[in-house]
Amino acid sequence: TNPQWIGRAKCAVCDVRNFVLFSGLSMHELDTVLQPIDNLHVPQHAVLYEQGAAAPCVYTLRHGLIKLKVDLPNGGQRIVRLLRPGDVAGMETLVGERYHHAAIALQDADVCRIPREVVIQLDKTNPSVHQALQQRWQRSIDQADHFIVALSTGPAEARMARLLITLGCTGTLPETLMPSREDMGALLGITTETASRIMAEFRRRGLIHIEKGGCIDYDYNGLTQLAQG
Amino acid sequence: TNPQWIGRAKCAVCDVRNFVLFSGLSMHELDTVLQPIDNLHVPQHAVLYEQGAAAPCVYTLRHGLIKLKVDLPNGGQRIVRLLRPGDVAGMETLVGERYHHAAIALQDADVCRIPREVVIQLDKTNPSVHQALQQRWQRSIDQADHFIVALSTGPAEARMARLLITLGCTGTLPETLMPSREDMGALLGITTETASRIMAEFRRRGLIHIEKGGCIDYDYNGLTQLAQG
DNA sequence: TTATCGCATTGACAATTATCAATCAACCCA
DNA sequence: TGGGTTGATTGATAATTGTCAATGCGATAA
Repeated sequence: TNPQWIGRAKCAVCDVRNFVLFSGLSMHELDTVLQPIDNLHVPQHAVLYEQGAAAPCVYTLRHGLIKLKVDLPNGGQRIVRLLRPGDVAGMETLVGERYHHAAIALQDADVCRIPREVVIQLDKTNPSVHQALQQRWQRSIDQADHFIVALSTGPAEARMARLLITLGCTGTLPETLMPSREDMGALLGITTETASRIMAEFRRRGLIHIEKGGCIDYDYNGLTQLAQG
Repeated sequence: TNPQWIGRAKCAVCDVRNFVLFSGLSMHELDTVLQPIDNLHVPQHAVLYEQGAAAPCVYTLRHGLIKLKVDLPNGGQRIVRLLRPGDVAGMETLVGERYHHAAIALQDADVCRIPREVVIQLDKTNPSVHQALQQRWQRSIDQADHFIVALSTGPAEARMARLLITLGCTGTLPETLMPSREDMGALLGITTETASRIMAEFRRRGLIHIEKGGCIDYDYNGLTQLAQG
C-alpha cells in the first residue's frame, strides 16, 4: 500500500485541470514542462510523504482526500489540514528543505508529482502559475484558520457538527465517505471515544444516516443549529 | 486610540530592516518605492483593520505585538495568530478583496503600511522581495499550524504552558508582557476563568513570577514538563 | 478621599470530556 | 465454519472545564 506510479502526467486532458496549478499554461508550454511530472495513485491509508523527510516535490491532488498530520510528543496525532482535489501538498518545499507534516490518503487518491525546480521555474516565468501559487498559499492559510476557529473551538458536539458540514459542503459526492472515529478525534482535538459517542448520538437523533461506512445523507439544518453552540 | 501617522517610511535606516519585506532592495530601489509607504504607530488595543474590511494595504510589523482575531457567532472571539516584528499582516490582499481577520495591537506597535500595488509590483520585478513574500506566507502557515497543534490540543494546563513558552521564547524582552486573561482564553480556546485559574495556579507553584502586569521570569523546565501532558 | 470602573481571582456547582475496560459487529483468513 | 483481528460502541468513573455569581484589587476620576 504505497503510492504507485501510473504514468506521465497529461495535463492537457486532465479532468481537473482548471482547478490545478497549471490551468493557465498554453498547450505549448505544457509540453515543455510535462516531462518530469509523474502521475501517482495513492491507495487509502498510504503515506505520500513523511513529516521531516526531504522535500524535493510538490503534489497536486487530482482526486481523493488527503490528511496532513503531525505527531504529538505523547504518541497521539493531530490532523492540521484536509486536502481536496485542486489543493497542493508540500508547498513548504519552495522555501525549506523538509516537509512539515505527514501526508496520508484518507480515500484512494490520484496526485501529480512535480519537482520543486519545475514549480520554481514556472513561478518565475509564468504569471498565471505565479498567481495560482499565491492562491494555494492563501488557501492553506484559510483552511488552517478554519481548523482553529471552527474545528478547535467550543464544545465537542458543535465541533463535530462543523466537521460534518465541512466534509459535506465541499464534497461533490452524493454520499460522503466518513473518516474513522480516530481521525475525527485527531481532526477535532478530542478522543476517539468522544468522537464515537457524539456520532452515535447524532445518528440516534436522526441528524445523519450512515450505511456501510459512508454517510448517506444528513440534516443540514439540524447540524447548522448545533454548530452554533 | 486609533493608528497614528508618524511619517514616511525610512527603510534605509529601519532598525528591523533585515527582518522585513524589503531587506533585499538596494538603496536606489528603495528610493523609488518609499514614497507611498507610511509609518504608523498603533497604540495598545487600537484596531489596525477590521475583519471583512476592504484590504488595500499590507502591513509589516516593526515593533510591538499584534493579534489577528475572528469573531465567533456566539459573541466570543478566537485569536488565530500573533504577529511579531518582521511579520506581515494582511497578505490576503494580494489574492482577495477583504481582510480575513481583525488586527489589534496587544502592545504599542509600529507598522509600515504598504499599498498592495507596490507589493505586487515588487513581487514581479524583484526576486528578493518575491522570496521574502514566499517566506512570509510559509511563516503564516507554520504559525497557524502551531496554534492548532500546540495551543488547541490537550488539556488547558498544557496549552497554557505552551503559550507561555511561545510568548517567552521568541520575545527578546527581558520581561514578557502578559496578555489579558481574556486574550489568553481566546488564544487557547478556553474561558477567561479557566485561563485565570491556571495562571494563578502556575504562580502559586512558582512556575512564573508576575509583577505589574508583566511576567518577570518563569521556570522554563517546569513549563516544558507541563507542556508534554 | 471616596466612588467607580475594569480586570483578575475565587467559589460552588453543573456539564463536558477523558480514561479504562468491556462488549459488539464486521470482516478476513485458515 | 470457526478463530482472530480491527474498529465502533457503550459503561462506569474520575478529571477537567464551563457557568454563574461574588469578591478583591488597583487605577483613575470626581
